[in-house]
Amino acid sequence: MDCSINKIKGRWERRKEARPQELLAAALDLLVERGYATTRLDDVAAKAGVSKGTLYLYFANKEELFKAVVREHIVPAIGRAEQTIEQYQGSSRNLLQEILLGRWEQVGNTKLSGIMKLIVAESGNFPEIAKFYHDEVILRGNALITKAIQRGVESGEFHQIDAVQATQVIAAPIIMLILRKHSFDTCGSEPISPDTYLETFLNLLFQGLVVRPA
Amino acid sequence: MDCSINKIKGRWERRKEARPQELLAAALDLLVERGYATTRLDDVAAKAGVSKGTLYLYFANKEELFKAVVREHIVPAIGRAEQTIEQYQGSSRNLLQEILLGRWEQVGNTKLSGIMKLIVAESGNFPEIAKFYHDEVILRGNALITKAIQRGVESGEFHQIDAVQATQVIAAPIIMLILRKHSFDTCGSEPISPDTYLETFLNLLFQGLVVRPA
Amino acid sequence: MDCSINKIKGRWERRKEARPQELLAAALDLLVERGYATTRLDDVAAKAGVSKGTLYLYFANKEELFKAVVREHIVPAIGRAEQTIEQYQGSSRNLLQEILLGRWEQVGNTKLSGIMKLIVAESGNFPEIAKFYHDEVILRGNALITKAIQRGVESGEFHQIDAVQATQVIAAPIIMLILRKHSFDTCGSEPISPDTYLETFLNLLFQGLVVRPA
Amino acid sequence: MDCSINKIKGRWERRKEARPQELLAAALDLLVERGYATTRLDDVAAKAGVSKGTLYLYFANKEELFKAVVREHIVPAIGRAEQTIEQYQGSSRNLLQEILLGRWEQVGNTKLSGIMKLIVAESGNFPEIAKFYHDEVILRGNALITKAIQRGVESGEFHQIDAVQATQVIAAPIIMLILRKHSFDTCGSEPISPDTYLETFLNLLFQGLVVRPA
DNA sequence: GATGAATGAGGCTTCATTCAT
DNA sequence: CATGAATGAAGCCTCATTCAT
Repeated sequence: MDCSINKIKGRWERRKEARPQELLAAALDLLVERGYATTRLDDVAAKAGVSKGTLYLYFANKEELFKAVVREHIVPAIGRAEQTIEQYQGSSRNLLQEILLGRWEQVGNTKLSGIMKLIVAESGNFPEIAKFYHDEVILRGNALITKAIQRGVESGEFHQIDAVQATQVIAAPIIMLILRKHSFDTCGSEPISPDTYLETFLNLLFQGLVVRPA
Repeated sequence: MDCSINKIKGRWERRKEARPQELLAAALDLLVERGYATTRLDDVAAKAGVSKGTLYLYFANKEELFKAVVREHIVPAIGRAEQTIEQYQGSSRNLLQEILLGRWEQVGNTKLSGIMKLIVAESGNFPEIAKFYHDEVILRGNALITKAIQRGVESGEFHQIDAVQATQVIAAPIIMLILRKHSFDTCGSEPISPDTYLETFLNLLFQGLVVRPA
Repeated sequence: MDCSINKIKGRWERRKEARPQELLAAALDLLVERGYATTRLDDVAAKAGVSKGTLYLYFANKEELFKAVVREHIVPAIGRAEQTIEQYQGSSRNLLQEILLGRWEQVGNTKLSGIMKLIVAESGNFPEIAKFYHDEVILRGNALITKAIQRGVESGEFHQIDAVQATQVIAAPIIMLILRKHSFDTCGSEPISPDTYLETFLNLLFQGLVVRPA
Repeated sequence: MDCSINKIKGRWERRKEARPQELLAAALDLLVERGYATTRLDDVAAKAGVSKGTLYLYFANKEELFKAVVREHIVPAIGRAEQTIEQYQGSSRNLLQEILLGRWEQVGNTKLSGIMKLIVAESGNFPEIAKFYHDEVILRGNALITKAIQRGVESGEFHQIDAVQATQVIAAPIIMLILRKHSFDTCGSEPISPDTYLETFLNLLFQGLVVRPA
């Protein structure tokens, strides 16, 4: 609205409040698309509509910008779904299904999915960031799944199974679905339908592949 | 055999023939560890024990080296297991299990696992490579899984299920296990045991989570 | 006097009038400590308690600020002692001693000592400033010494000697004492006592080193 | 000679041996003339006849280049004159004169004089370098002077005087003569004659200013 | 007057690539 | 074939300077 007015008026607009968010958004897009090393700060600034120097008013350097991007998108994701499980009344199967589909919606369909690819790609160069992500997102997210499984095991609804180990396995198809978006889907391979994929996944998860298990 | 020839010519001659392989091996290690952009050709050459100039005698530039590394490790992986399925006599469950465990052994435990991480990380910058990998490794690998599923479905051993969709889901835990090695395992998170993971995975896969599926 | 006026206007008004002085004082400190190029205008403004923009209300640019700092501290130093010599009644030895000790007190112990270091350091980049300092401070200061020497030579108190040449030599230990403060004293070397140094200097100056000069 | 041939032949000449010295020489000139911050590495490289990148083959960064310049010129200066004093047979006056004139010739007339100005100018930014210079050049140089004075005092040739304190004073005129070359002499003030200056200095030093000291 | 967000030229540094030896 | 010195484009970062508020 008045953005246009501001832009007409002078060389730049004063937007101290909005700047960091704009820069982080621009940075996220480019980082996910090109990776850390290939993303030039010039381009980030340009995409955010500011000059190179402006970036340094808000972020000390490239690494800090990167970390800020990750943090910015991780923090709000934490604890968003943690209370669901506590009050859930239905079957464990439905609870687990809820959690898994929720994760796809809260991660896979948001910018956070891009963070995930970033982390995988740059874990070698930014181990602290990877650890932070692992602890705050992966572990806490997995804990939800583990609890739901345990609930089902205890109620006799699920097979006796090591809930922690099962969590790793069960989380994998969701994570892969997320990663696909930023790797193979973008480069020629025909994209798969998340809905069909998720349906197949849940079917397999609950009933297994074999008709009459030995 | 040509050992004798080599011995006559001396160790320098033997090395000469091995140069490209040594360079590719050095490059793979560094690329996996640091990523494409962060890997310096100086270091590759040094690790291979040659000068930087020598590298250019075998590879036109950094990109070609990268592609060669990927191709070098992809090509032999292709077709290694493709005949297994044709002649298999046992149950479809055992066949599928064979294929999945085989994939872990042929990919996850080898250098090829590093390639996978590379592809994910650099898919944005090298779409052709990613596509190549997708088509030649993922798709062909998945085709094996699909065939095994279909075999089981047709024989009535498995539930009626879309084999192609199921393949995506079933392949995911294996791929994630592979990716973990190069992302979270390396940076503080306690590594998981592949054996236990795979056992849990196969249990879940075949019998599902729910005791009496609805 | 104008204190009352200031009080009516409030402390902000008082500060407003003092701004340039505060900026110059801040600039002097930082320039002496860090040198011209290393001193950032941000820091000068911050140290003076104003914004960077304010600095430009009083000084056209960094170079002008630098020149103002130098001028500000040079001008009052000029002519401060020039009348001493005219009316002096005592011996030439005492007069010269007075002048030399006075120079140390008026220069060495004040901020002006920092200017000297600045000039030496930046003479290559600001020749006009160096020349200005040389002409207005060094030359005029030396003229006093020269006159005192000449007075002593004419009165027979001092040896026949070229007073101009002698001035250069005699001024040197004082200048070195000043420069030390900002170079070696600040970095690990144990600082010397100015008083002892000056006493030794005057002893040597007047009686020389040799017991019975040839 | 074959330099010209080399330059005609190709883009560059291979001079691994000579490069560092050429770069150090170029750097010294520019550093003395412009100071540390104002000296651009581009210019150093250009002055040495190489490209910017070549500089980094020999010096890790600007600071290391600076330190190398200083070290390169300090080390050979150390100990050059230290044996003179041991074997000297003549009068202490002549010995001291020898040392002082020798210092002018070994420092003032060489590139080392530029180093001295650099140290003074950059002592604040490179305290370690300043300390190194102080310890290895100033202190050791002064020790020679102190010994000579002590020799004269003990032999009754010189007045009873604190030799260490006297050293500081006596060294000052020589150092100032050296510093002048790079500050006031270069910027408009008429240069003084070192010979006349030194003669006046020695006269004053030995016989003092006063005809009949009190 | 005062502010401080924004700018952008310029310097340091890296590293893929070249080529005389 | 092999070398490694040399190159130079390109990216990160700093900071003097500007100007809308």
